[in-house]
Amino acid sequence: MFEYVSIRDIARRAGVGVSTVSRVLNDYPDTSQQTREKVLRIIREVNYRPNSRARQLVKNTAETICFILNNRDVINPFHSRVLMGVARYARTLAKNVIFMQFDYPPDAPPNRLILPLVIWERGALDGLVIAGTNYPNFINAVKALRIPFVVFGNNLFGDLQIRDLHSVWFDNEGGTRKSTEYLIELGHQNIWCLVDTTKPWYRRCYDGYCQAMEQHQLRLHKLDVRIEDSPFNAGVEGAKQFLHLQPQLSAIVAGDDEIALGVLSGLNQNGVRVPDDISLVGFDDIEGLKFVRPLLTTIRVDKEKIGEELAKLLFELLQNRDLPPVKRTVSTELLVRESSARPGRGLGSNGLSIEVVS
Amino acid sequence: MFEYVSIRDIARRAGVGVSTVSRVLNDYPDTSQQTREKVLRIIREVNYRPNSRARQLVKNTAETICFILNNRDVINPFHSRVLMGVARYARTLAKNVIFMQFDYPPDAPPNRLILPLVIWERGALDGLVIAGTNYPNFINAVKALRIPFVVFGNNLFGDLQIRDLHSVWFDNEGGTRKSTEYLIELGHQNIWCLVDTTKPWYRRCYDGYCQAMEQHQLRLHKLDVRIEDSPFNAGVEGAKQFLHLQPQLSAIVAGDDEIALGVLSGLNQNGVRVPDDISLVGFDDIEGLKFVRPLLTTIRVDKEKIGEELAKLLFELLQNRDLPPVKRTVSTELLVRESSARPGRGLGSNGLSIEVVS
DNA sequence: CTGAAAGCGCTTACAG
DNA sequence: CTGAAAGCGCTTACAG
Repeated sequence: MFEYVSIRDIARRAGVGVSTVSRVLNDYPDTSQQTREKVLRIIREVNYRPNSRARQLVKNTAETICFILNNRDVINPFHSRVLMGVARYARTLAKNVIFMQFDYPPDAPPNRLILPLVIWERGALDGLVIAGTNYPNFINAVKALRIPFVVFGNNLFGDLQIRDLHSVWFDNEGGTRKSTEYLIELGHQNIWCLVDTTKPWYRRCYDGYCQAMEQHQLRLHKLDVRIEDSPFNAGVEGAKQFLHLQPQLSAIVAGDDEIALGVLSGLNQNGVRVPDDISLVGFDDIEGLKFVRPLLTTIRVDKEKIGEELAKLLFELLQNRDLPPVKRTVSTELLVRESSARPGRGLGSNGLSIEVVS
Repeated sequence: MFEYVSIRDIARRAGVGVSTVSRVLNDYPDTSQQTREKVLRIIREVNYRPNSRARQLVKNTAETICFILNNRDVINPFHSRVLMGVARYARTLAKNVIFMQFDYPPDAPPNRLILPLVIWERGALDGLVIAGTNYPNFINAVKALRIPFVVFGNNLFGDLQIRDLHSVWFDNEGGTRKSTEYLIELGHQNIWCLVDTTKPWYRRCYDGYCQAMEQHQLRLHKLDVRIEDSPFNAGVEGAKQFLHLQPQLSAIVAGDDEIALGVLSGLNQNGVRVPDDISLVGFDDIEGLKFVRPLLTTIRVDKEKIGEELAKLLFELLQNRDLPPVKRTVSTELLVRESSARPGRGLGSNGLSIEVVS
């Protein structure tokens, strides 16, 4: 009773040709009002739903892109929102988004990398949004497949020729420069930067920090740690080291919010108050900040915007395969909250009165 | 130079029929070793990649399911992990997962609901994992489409006939019973439950709480709030009310972790210490807990497991469309951390010495 | 073991 | 404005 109804059935019932039905379905202008209405009525009557797969086969398009999250076992809040941005933009174009998680060894040669079937086969995908943490071998393997792709740039390792890529970035360097400058304007001078310079993204952070410091002829202070699993724990450890640097040290720029929260936790545990004793700024504006007091001053990154820009760029590329490589950057915004203040406030509690000359 | 190679090209080059190539591609046993090798060699030579869309059209399968996140503007950490679970399970079966976000009004009749195209059309999907917050109208609209689906049960509104549905749940009731019993065993008697009973999931929480309390013949205490946007803020507000109930009140069972963190923050702001003055337990074991001290005692929910069970059930259903409706429940686990302790500890700080008789 | 043919459900020139 | 035919790239009986 509930059989599959095809375009042929509609044509038969309406007493017209299959092509006429197709024309009606696709809103072509060259059909008489009368046949048009008859066909539409039948379509509604039998609740006909066209088969998109057949359409896609003929038109040689998948109407689908893939969001691939590489080398992350969980989609973190940051990437979650990037995905939402991609999905939202795709939706405005009535395109689908396949979500896929994938792990690969950074050192496997591109031609040995076994890519997910959905990418390797033809027909399933029009293009690819490459997110997560990435290495050149994967990018090159995808390139060899000749499938259009865009990449989320910030978590890219290795010296890829960025000018050969379509990529979207957020401004890690500019953002950290902004937050560092803000601290300097508050009157801080002894500002430390806590990062892991083996990671390009933290390196860009550090660069931004350096730019601000150098411009004000302040001395650079870097605490360079190795972050593997938990940026938070790295922050806690870092805090211990900062303890010895007090009270000269008056402000800390952390590579991201999670590190900053670790620092905050570590400082609190040792009786150091933020922002009274030390000012602290993070980066990203992650969701979890709302759970912690003082509210962290940070650099806001519009993650959904990044997703939207990734999708937008990919669809532009699908429209025009010869689009020259572009690198787009999403700007950032300083969010002043509670973890930063003018320096010296806390020293008063030690019985010292300090004049701050700024 | 890099033209599209089809199965026909392979056949021509190998000097065999198209069906033979197909048989080789699909690893059918009935091909001679010799032709087999010849075909495989050519396939490798020209780097042939079959077109999955054509295969799907013939075999009438999409090899794809859809994870639809309803009525949530962001994929929160909980649902993120459910999605990961779905994706991981699908991957073991070489199936794709389309991610889609969708909003709909709870009160639109099912036949007026405009479903996403990918669901409404044929061919794009084999089945649907329905996640997010849901109402009967959507479920019924999907039902009318005759597309196999499974639903994440916990955030379902309205009195759907659960026994007509394929659903996966986590044990909200049992979990809260467990955490309440744990508090009782610690010696707490005046235990409050903070929930929003207009939401079925919090109601189940409250039921679990009641079961534990009644079994020990303790008096029920409910703080019933309306939670719209921010469970955290609801927790902060709730904390203010709890202040008046001290010191009789000695423990709080919150509807979920985010509420609990709000309570914690609210109590802290008012100088009430957790767990010294009040013990506090949450539910979910969300990611963000790690940022907050004391570490919250909570009920762990294996979110990826939920995702896996959803996918597993859906694929079972695709194998056997007559599978009778089942409701599967993922169990929970009590995670004792730092926010809970024996009652009365804190009273000592008021100069009182209390003997706890348990 | 193998190939020619039909067919999956559409779209698109083409001819009328 | 409309329909018959060819074709998208596969798989699958069917016949040999």
